[in-house]
Amino acid sequence: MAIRISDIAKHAQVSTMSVSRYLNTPQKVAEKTKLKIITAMKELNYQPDKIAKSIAANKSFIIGVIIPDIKNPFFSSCIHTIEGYMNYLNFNILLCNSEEDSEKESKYLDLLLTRNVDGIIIFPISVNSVIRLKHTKTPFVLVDRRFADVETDYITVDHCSGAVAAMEHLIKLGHRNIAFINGPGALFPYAERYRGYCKALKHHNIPLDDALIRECAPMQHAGYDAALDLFQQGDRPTAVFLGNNLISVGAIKAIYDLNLKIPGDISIVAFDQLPSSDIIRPKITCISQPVEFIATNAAMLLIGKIEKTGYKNVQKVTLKPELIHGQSCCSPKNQNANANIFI
Amino acid sequence: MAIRISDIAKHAQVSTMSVSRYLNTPQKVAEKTKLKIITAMKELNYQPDKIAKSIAANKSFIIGVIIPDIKNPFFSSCIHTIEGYMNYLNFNILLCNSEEDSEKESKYLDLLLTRNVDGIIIFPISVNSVIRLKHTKTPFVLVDRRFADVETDYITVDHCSGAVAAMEHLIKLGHRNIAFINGPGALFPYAERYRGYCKALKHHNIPLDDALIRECAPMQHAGYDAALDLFQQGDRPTAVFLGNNLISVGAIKAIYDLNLKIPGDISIVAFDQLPSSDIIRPKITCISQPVEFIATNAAMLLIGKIEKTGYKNVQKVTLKPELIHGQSCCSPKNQNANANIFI
DNA sequence: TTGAAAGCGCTAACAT
DNA sequence: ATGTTAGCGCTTTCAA
Repeated sequence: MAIRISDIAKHAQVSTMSVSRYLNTPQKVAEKTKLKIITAMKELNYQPDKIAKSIAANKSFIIGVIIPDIKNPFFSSCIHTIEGYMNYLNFNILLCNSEEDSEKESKYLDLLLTRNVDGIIIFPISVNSVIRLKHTKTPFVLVDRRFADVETDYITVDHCSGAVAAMEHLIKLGHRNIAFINGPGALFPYAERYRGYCKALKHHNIPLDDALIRECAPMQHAGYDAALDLFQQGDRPTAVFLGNNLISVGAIKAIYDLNLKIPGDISIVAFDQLPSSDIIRPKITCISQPVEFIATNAAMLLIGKIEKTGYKNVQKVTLKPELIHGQSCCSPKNQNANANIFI
Repeated sequence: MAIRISDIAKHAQVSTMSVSRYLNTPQKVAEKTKLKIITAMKELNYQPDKIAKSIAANKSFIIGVIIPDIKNPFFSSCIHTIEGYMNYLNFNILLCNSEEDSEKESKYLDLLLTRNVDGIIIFPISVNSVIRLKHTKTPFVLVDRRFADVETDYITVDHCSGAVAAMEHLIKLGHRNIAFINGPGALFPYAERYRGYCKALKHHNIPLDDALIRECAPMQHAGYDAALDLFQQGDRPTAVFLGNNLISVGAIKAIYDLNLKIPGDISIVAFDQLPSSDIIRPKITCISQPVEFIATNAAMLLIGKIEKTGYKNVQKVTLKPELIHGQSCCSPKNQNANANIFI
């Protein structure tokens, strides 16, 4: 076994408590004692055991972060920001990739709770997880998603108004035949984006046409398949709203594979910035979420709850996403013209 | 406090040891006792405390993973694969983002060691970290990087031969004026890629020209700045080899901003697949690393060492990366022709 | 098959 | 300012 504080204590001829005190509240230890301890530590090359400390102090300095897909740049950016913040405060991150799978989420939740993590940041999949969390004393914050019927702290984006903005943009250009490839409607963000899609259509008296809507896993290959299916229909829509970044990449690939032009044959607006967005031509018009802001706030909120220095009340933060103009949209009339030019 | 095994024991009228045994080696507990324990656990809703178990059993079921940049899709893919593998075996991942900063790496290493993690997967920055690790009893595996003078298990890609392949491709097309925007030469992968760059030039008797080489942080903005600087020189190279995926995105953006065409004005080969590579036009010719394979093997190797079921000997794995042909290269003669067409 | 006692490395609470 | 004692929740060891 490794060196323990009792070894240091013996070596320095003080009590273990003095050593422990030196480690935690050095100002409460006399200089003379301190010196003896420091020397002993150096001589024995002491390394504290955080696990033992966790159990004794009932604090682990570990934060659990449950995210749906670490390969998705939106989430990996979030975790990057959270990591930076937490590292600064000497908290560590236990990484939990739920893959949008509520069973895996549930399993990870068990795990985090039995590990006595100090807090949990969760991009939740199922309400049940959140309800379970509410029954524990572990502080937690929901990110990106929330549930109307459960009162919790959360920080999300207004996915619905983002979708409305996307649709308004297309409708103003003259599109009425607008397809939508969305992520799983069972998940909050996609349900909200769907709501926004419908809302915008309704506002402009455009009938909702189920044939124009596809729902698929929020992954590139799924977006590809959905787009392929959608655009091979006889009556091709003039525009499409894409439900997330990875779906967008897949759908755009499908559009290219079908030899269609953007925006020549089809206008697109994506939810989320695309990976490598700076070098994708045409530049894709998108709804951009304030990633840094979301993640930083989530981290701050959680720490506030852990340290009990934050607001006492439940904090609910909803941010507005932003439409970023690219060159992936034009009016349906120009489309035909353009298309002819390119043929 | 939560329910402990002693509570279960009392409730079930058995000893704590029986409960502990049931939890760990149920086959050593009589059916009758087992039943009593199960009932008590259900009634009291028992949740084991993994931390207490860690300290008593001296095993944490936590793996530390130290990676340089979680926002880089190469690394986030690695961690995704590692997570999947470890999750399956009920190991958890403590996420450490070193940001290619050896101090942060060192700090994280301290932390992992004091937390008694069961093993460490590290994409190392400094030799010192590795030497320190060797002095501990914690099993570890190096990934992506290795150090010639320290004997350890590792799994890497032959960055040098990858660079040679990239250069050979350009040279065969007729390029002799090939620039190189590399990551920090102090890091193993970039040092090796540089070695490959030089080796290929030498092999074809092309003199090494420092004016064609830039070294920058392995980030998009740095690649952008380097490329802007490089291509604004009077005597523009006909081709450029880009040291990693993020540098590539930055450099390509710079090329576009300078109104240059790929491959019309400049041919490029990138190390690593680019994010969204499927929809980037022209398709970028690149050196692709077998990410899944690297990460899976790293995880397997580590688990083998932890469980002591793996090979006793030090395992050294070096994989060959692969050239993937795109449309980002052409011969320098055609370049001028093409350039004219586009002008 | 079961249990009692001791201990993992540390800290909280209470002395002195 | 320092030390003593007890205990965090679990497992290991040894005995029954």
